[in-house]
Amino acid sequence: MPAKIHQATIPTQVKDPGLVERRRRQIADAAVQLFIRNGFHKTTTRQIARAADISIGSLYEYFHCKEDILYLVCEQIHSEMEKGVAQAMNHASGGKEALAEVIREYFLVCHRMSDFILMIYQQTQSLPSQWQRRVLENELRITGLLVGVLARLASSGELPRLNERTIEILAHNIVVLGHMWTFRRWFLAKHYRIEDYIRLQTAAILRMCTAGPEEFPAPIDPPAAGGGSDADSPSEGGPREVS
Amino acid sequence: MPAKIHQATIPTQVKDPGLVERRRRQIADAAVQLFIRNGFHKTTTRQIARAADISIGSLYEYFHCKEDILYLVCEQIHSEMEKGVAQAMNHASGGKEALAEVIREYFLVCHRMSDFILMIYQQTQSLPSQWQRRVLENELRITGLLVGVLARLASSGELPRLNERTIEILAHNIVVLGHMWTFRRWFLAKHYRIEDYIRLQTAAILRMCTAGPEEFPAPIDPPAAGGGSDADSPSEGGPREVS
DNA sequence: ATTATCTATAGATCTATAGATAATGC
DNA sequence: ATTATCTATAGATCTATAGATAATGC
Repeated sequence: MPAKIHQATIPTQVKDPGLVERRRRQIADAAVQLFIRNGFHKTTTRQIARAADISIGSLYEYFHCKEDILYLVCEQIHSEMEKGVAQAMNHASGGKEALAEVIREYFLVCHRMSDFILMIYQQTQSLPSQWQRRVLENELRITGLLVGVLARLASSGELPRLNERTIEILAHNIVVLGHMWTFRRWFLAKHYRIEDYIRLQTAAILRMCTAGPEEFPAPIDPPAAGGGSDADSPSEGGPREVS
Repeated sequence: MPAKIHQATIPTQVKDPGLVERRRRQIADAAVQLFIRNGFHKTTTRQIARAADISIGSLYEYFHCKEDILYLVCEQIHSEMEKGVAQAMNHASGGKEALAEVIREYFLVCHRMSDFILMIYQQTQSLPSQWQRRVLENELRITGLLVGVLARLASSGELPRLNERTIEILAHNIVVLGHMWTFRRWFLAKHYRIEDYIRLQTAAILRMCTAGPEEFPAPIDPPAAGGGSDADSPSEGGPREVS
């Protein structure tokens, strides 16, 4: 529960932890709707308080500043996303269609969370940079789940042998093509139903992951990046620091 | 020159059109840097005026309001993008490698315009909705260039026969995977050089567009939508309006 | 005279807190 | 007595404009 863990890190004047969690959720639930509709900056703390049905004074007992609210909102969204994606991976019943099913379930999560995902794209930049980093880590963790799926399928032979960097990029691609439904929705939803979108994208992604073996030349990469292994874990040959 | 066309639509008190264009560019150039660094809402009109080296009073002779500045900035970015993408398509020397070259050139444009593209993703929502729509149209126009490329290659036999909806989705995918370099740069640039990224993504995209023929089942779609071919072209069974 | 630019500020917010009040538990 | 909540507002902005000044062209 990353959201819970973080709860502790936002300071509060209120002693009762259960109350703190309840009120914070109440506030966050009200805030996220306003952020989605009007954006973070055009939403005032008073509006949030009113929508959450508490006074502005009380609000500030539970959050130190407006940005704290946005951060908790982001944490809750990512927590929900991660739950959904993890479930998607269980639903997938293995076998030849495993990847197709994972994609389908993942895209349905994106569809369901559409407004929230879009909000994260738009508002993350309004967070203090320290929290921006945490939100991005969440994003990466979710991508990691997809990396896991692809790696498993590749090693079990249900996908061609893919080198690690290819797997990583493909996972990012799948994640982002799911997000695309949220941030190009103004166009896509006019012309496609979600089921159409999933069908077309599943076909495209499967091709992207499963073309004939000659399409995946032996790993050209590992130029063994000479020693330094930092927290950033260049766990393979390839990764390279760029300022 | 969409930017120029629009120039006319932003009202101004100043008579000399040449001066208007010069000053507006001067202001927009200063503003975009601030928007990239601090976001639209955290940037004040005074900061913009100072950075553009004019007084706050003068600034408001050239723009009716702060949002106008953001809009002009967006127009200029998209105009530059479109120019770059159009060039990318000329560079591509036809033949078997044509698509790979287009992708490469397009991705290099994304790399060069990285900060600007990201800014559009983050700040479009701050525009009045009428101008939001125009920015999204620009986005669609650029995607349309890619649709054109794919359609040409598919009909000339350099790509398999793809039905229209598949082409459309593939074009969106290419556009968005270029953008991905900008909005996941915080991760990607730590582990990949742009050349690595282009190489991996080109391979993935080519697979996505060119898998064996059995991967593109005969157009399930064309239930011959009774002649009518509109701009929105629900040319097949599927598309459907969603509020 | 007309056009462009500047300074100074009105007017309208908005965040965050101080200090008063109500509710709870001993 | 302690904890939670509220009202009222200090203090700090920020956008956009009014009215004064400088520059330009006839």
